[in-house]
Amino acid sequence: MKQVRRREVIRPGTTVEQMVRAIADMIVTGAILPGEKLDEGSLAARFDVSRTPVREALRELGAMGLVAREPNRSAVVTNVTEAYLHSMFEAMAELEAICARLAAERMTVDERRALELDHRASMALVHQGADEDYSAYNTEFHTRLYRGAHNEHILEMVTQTRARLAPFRRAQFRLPGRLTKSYEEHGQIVTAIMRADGAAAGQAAYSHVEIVSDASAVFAKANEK
Amino acid sequence: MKQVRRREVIRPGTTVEQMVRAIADMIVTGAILPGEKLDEGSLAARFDVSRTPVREALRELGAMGLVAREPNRSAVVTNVTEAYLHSMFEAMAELEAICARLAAERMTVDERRALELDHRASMALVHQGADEDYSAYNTEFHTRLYRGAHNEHILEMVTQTRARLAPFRRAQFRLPGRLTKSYEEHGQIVTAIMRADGAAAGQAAYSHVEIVSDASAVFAKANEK
DNA sequence: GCCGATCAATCTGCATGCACTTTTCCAAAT
DNA sequence: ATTTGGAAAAGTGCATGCAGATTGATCGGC
Repeated sequence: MKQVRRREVIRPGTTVEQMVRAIADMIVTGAILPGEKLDEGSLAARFDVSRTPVREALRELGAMGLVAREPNRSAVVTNVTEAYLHSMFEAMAELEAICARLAAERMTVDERRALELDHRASMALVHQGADEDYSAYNTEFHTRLYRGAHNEHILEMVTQTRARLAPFRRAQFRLPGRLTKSYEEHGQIVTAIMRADGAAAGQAAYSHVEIVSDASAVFAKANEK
Repeated sequence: MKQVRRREVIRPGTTVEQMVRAIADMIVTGAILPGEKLDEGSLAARFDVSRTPVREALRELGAMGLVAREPNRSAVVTNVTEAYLHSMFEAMAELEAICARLAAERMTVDERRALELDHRASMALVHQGADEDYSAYNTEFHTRLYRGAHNEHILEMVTQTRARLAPFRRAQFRLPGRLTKSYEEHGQIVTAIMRADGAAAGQAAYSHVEIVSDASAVFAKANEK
């Protein structure tokens, strides 16, 4: 083929970046399941590029921990062991606790206000039982916490860990009563943050994640081969 | 050129892996300084490979945070801002605290014994003022802590953070009195761990890193352009 | 019928080359 | 002397092709 510029739209970023986003998205949303193979040729064909950028994208996804790569084998969507999954949830709880604690100490007035307002607004979603919407709100809530800690490196770590956990807790809000519990737990975190009580915020955040962890264990099992 | 197998030794791993290790090592040990450009062609020539594996290695180093990459620009050894450096040190302190706390709660008897023995042995290095040797021991000491937490994901995060900080605290033990202080701080951590006192171990570890952070600030400045 | 060997098909690892972008450098203008 | 225009040089992004590894299928031996 004659090396034609053929990318349809001029979306931001290089080819590789776009592919990383696209593939990561498929993994995180569950369009590709843990254990599934990602062969370079098919992906290249699918995205209408050569294997070179595909390989670089896969390497990056490997570094992110979303796919596992071994020499001369196809990349495989990461299917972690139960032990490793547990270690990620524990790490997540610890990181959330740190973020909540730091957020309680450091958030600006505006950040606190926004957090509280959003939290109040989310009550409506709980009453409607709007799984999807609450899930989206939930992501935003936690992101606010992470940003509120005002520590860029911790933000990166927690973001990465969260991405790697995503495939394993997709359906968490489907569990009966989970929505209400989540809302209440958020409430405790918010209250502690408004009082600038770092210790309490940390503890509330820790147990919030711990509970999510338990709820997810079910789905982790389901994903195993 | 005729695609000859030309790698000297059959060292473990693929070409890319070897290059990642080699380049990471140069960065971490200071053979290449923050801010320095890494152009693909020169590296390819240096390692006697084509640009393809070099590019993949650089992408991986980018994911590790050791080099910064922007489209159409050469990769550059990461030269973090003071704010980001600070966030990494803070994150490091938090992670160390977590590891120390978990280690105090979870280390096996053997692990505790080994930790204490090594710590005792390190006193000799302090008395001799053996900078280099103590530095090596220090790395081992902290690695023991990280492993002792028995959490694989946290181990990964702390290892990565440590690697990224390495270029900025290379010379820390050259500061007068730092050796002795470090030894004493290690002592507090060890004592707390032997008593299985997680809270105390965490606090001791936190302030240990905090102090290292202050000591390093000097060198961080020196590395700026 | 089941197991192991062999070969074809498939896929990954890397080299090479072209297109496009950034950088450098030199000359003309101010 | 300093700035500015612009072309040459250098460098990155990606496509393509070959060599070697892996996988799967077929066939002969037990």
